[in-house]
Amino acid sequence: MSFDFYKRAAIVCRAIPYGKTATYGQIALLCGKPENARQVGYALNRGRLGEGIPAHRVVNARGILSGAAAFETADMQKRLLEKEGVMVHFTPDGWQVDRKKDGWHNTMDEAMQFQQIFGSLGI
DNA sequence: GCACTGACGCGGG
DNA sequence: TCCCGCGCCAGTG
Repeated sequence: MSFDFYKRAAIVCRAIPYGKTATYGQIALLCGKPENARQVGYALNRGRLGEGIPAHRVVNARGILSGAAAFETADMQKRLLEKEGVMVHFTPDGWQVDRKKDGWHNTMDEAMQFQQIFGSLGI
């Protein structure tokens, strides 16, 4: 049984503001399952969240673009972010964004609104 | 049912 | 601060 977790994750991902980045753990947390960060990555990789998901705005806790395969080309994620005005720089570990500056910092209000949305949708 | 895997995260040294 | 090891949990074979 797949879980409302993916439905929730889809909603949260679509709510990531233009020009901002979120982490897997952050999304999992907003979904009410802090321990499920890995499932977020899995879901995005397999296109489990459906169409219209800004997957390029999701990075790991260190701000590294996981670089992976769900994009047409290897530098696709980087290009999409730069197009949104996000600064992406190269490190030995890969392309990285400045989470201090371009990270999506959630307010307590946002977190509660998500809970309310989930509740009203019964998921 | 068992074991392995992975777009991950955190705490300790 | 950087690194390493361990923990997590749904999917998959």
